[in-house]
Amino acid sequence: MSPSKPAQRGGEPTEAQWRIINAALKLFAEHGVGGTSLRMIAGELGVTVAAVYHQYNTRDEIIYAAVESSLRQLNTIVDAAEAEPTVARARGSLLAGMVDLTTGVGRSLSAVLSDPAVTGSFSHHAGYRDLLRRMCRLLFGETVTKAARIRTATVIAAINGAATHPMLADLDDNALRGELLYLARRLQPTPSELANLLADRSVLEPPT
Amino acid sequence: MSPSKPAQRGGEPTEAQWRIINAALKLFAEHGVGGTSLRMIAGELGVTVAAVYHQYNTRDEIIYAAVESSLRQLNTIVDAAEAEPTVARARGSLLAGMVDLTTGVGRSLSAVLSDPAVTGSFSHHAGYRDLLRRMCRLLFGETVTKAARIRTATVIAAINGAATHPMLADLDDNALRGELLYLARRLQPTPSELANLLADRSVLEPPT
DNA sequence: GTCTATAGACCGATAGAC
DNA sequence: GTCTATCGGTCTATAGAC
Repeated sequence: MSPSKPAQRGGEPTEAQWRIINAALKLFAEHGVGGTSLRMIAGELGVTVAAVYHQYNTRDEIIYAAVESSLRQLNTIVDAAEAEPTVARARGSLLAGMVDLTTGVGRSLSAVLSDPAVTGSFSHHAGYRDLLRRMCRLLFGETVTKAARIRTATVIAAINGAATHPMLADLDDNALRGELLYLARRLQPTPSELANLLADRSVLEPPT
Repeated sequence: MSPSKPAQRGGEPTEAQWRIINAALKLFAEHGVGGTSLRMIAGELGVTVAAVYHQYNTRDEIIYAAVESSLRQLNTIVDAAEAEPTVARARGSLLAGMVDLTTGVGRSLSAVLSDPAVTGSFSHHAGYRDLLRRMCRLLFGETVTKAARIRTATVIAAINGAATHPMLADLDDNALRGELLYLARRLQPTPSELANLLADRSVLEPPT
């Protein structure tokens, strides 16, 4: 059971592994996961492919580590939001954290989590599903209804997708941050909608 | 200058080409553009790689044709919206068309247009830029300001990203359609915001 | 921890028979 | 329009020297 390489699933990456993960995330954002080879990752770091294989046994392990690294960042944001004293502050904290994560250096985070090569295998990943559920609860109340799930996915997609959209490539991060945060808040439910969300009725129906 | 293959840039694809494009779009959505080989496309169609090369000279030509096919569908939606008699109807028509395009059979459309391997090279594509500008004008007024561009990108990202999000994979299209359309409308500006959008001030500032 | 060298499969692409 | 056969290159992955 003891692995021949320093890598462990769920464990924190070593410094050498962290460098590989960062190079991989950058290239994933630029060429997609499927369009990124180990040769490219090694080249980005100025080493050979064999040196990369000394840290991870397979290509899939690198992808997995890169995704887990991104999820860890997201987890930190969710943890902080859940620690807020009020619901309103928790929502604001989560949205602000998500916007910061996608507009800052972690811009590559959005790309890897929405890559078809990743979404398929990670849709059943326990940690990922748990993270989504917690985000859904923070944004739209304790009961995770279908309508709340659609809202959560829409908020995530809006923030992530807008930050990486080529039409906005020329904008500076600060301008983007403010508008995105405002728009994300705008997708939060009004009090009258909330009743329908909790009952999992369409938001188009009148509130009870 | 006359090509040895029936393919022409900007021209309508033949039936054989259309089959290749559809198979490619399906696989792009599943494995990403970079993760899809000609062998996979040929296999999807039950033919050999050489048969595919009889329709397109290079792999890039197939990608280009697939993207152009997606843009043509989007163009049809925008044309129909622009033909509406009032601004309100035009906006509704565009949003409904976009939602239908991403939730129906064209679900794969979203994936290819947001693939890193595509966004890079198509961000300077004249037809694509023109399409985005027209969508921006339809949704947020004649003058294309920075704030309006952010809004447009956010609406596009929200619709496309939500439709393909793994968290919503179990939902039927009809339920998704209604909620997405409602949420997309929700991102449209209020009258007081509109003044700021046109002046390209932050929406957070009070209207003049 | 990094290298060279190598294996075997797959890649994009071409030539030419039917 | 589809096939087989083939090219050179790149892919993931391993073995072993330093």
